Amino acid sequence: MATIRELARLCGVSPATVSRAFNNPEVVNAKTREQVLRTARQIGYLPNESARTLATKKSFMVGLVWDTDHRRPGWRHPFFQEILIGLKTALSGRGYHLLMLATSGEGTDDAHVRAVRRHNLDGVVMIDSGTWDPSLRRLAESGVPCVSLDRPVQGPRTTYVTSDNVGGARLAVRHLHERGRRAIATITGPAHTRPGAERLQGYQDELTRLGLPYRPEFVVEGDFYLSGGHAAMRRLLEADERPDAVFVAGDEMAVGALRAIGEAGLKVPEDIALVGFDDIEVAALVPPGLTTVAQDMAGFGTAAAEAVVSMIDGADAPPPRILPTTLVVRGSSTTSPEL
Amino acid sequence: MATIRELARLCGVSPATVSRAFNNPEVVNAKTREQVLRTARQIGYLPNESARTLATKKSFMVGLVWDTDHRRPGWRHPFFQEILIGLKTALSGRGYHLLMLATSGEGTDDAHVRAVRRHNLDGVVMIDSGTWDPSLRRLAESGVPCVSLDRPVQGPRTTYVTSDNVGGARLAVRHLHERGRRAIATITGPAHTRPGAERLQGYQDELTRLGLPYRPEFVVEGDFYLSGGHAAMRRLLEADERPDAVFVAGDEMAVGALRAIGEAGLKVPEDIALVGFDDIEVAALVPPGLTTVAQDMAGFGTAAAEAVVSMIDGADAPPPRILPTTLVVRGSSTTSPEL
DNA sequence: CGGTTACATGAAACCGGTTACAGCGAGATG
DNA sequence: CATCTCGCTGTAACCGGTTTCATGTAACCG
Repeated sequence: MATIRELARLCGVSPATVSRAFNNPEVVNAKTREQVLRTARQIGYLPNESARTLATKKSFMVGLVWDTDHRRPGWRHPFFQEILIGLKTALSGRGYHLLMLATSGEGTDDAHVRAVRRHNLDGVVMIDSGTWDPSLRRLAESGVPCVSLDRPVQGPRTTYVTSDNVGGARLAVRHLHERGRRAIATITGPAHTRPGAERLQGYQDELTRLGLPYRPEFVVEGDFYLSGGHAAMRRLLEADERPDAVFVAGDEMAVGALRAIGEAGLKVPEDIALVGFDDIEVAALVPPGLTTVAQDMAGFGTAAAEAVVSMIDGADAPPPRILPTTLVVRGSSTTSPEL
Repeated sequence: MATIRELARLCGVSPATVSRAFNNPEVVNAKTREQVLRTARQIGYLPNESARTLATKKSFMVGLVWDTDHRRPGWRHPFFQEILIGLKTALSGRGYHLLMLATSGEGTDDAHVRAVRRHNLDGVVMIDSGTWDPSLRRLAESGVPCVSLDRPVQGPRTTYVTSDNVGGARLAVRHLHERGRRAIATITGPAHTRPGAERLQGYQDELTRLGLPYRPEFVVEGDFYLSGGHAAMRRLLEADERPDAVFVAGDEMAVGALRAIGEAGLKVPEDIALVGFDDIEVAALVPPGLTTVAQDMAGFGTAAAEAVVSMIDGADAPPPRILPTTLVVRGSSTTSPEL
């Protein structure tokens, strides 16, 4: 394994000059520089990152805290995969690697902080599966640049990225209204979750704007899962007045709702129109195609990468990024189902 | 940031003794050891991994080569997420971190080999999205312990993990036969892909074992996507004799097939029974529930972690692991559809 | 022509660990 | 009592880079 001293010897210069030829090319004589780079290529010299990190305290690695505890559902969401890819791609493009940190549960609580210090991580991204345990707080307070996804935390070196849940919900309701629906119900996520609360908020906001009445009996809480959506839809169908449209705050619940409607002998979208949220793979596959609010999943990764890198470069924590959501229209809200 | 020399000074011993107290506890006097560990805890001493890696040439990091080139479909498969989680969990459990390497496309070809050398990676896992480019070959030949997923490569320090595709296909066909189906067709994956070829092989094998004739007109090639499954199913329906069951080599294609059958005014499973492959999320969600062959996705990660760690520990490359597949029975192959 | 300046380079310390080797005291042995 | 072991610890070199500071040289100026 070629070292910098060896390369220096071959070129008849000192290690310092070789180092400069790579990191500070402009301060070294053009001829020398060329020779160093050429020789380096010839002998296949590669700087040792551990040595470099040791000397500079910069590792060009960003940690990913992703609690994949299997007892805690949520991490399975297709969502995460897209975010992960986006994040990795965006970070690579900026010269950073992504180090997946061991999950909590292992050992004591602040394993994250320890990992960051041990490995000289330059920053951290947290994909949040719902809990905000103290170890994450300590991490955010430890001073490393920190970006959280979907969790509104802020600090001198901490910011977050999230989707415009309120706006997305409003899009959905507006769309149903435009299609002539007036009795618009909603199946929400759990009230204590942030997306759940925000999507309900958007539903209410848009109802108000449209001058439609807010009816408590048209709001049923689900759990983001298929079974919860199924149960919630049944409750809606048992009510005195049947809604002619439902905004479902998650696609999986929407599939459950779809099934409940079918079991009741009703048809989507003729009897009841449906709009979901998330645009997961199933949405396109389940007949008649689920109209849904899509999040910019790749955008999450990019935005997170940008934020963390800018803080690493010394900037203050940038303001939170709220990513726009878009409506994807499919068969469940239109009269002519497509393939 | 506390260093080892500082800690040594506080304890009135030499840095060497402190180092030993951590890495070779049995050679240092019990009293001294206790004191060192206690003081370390008090002042929050953490060894610097870069320095340690520099000295020992062991990083306790495993690289993940995962080609997430967006032009190349396949990486989106839910499959990967489960594998990734399994891998990460299994590696953490063994004290290794997972470093996601920048994808190819960036810079010249052997970015991977370079990354491995620069970062002193102890091993590499390759999640393969279909291509086997020369850079991966060079990586495998470079001497680092290497485990490939779903790609049969072997060498002194290289092995692989894959699913029993043949056996899974046989399970599917046998199941259809047990349900009384005799005219069993298949929609295959692309012939040039390994899973595609193996699943077709299994189909043929089991047909032979059951004494059923092999009919070329009952074999149609798909592309692993919904549209390909849809088109393939239509071709099967146009044939002279209609099959009463189809083994579809991928769940997405199966959903396409399901749709084509519906459009033809036929019913699943009454007219045609269907068995898919992969057990992706949709399989459970799409009515009437897709019977399918499940792969042990978490097992992939665990097996890969075991293999790479054993090689890191000095063992020869273990033999390839072929993970068993299991049949998940749902409505598409039974007469009474479940919820 | 002496003195300043800019440029290019080298010597050496340093980052924070590990480890080969040597040394030392205490108890065991001849 | 001299010597040998054994258990424990310290010294110092080393891993492979970076960076401060000093130095030498050539160009520039009055």
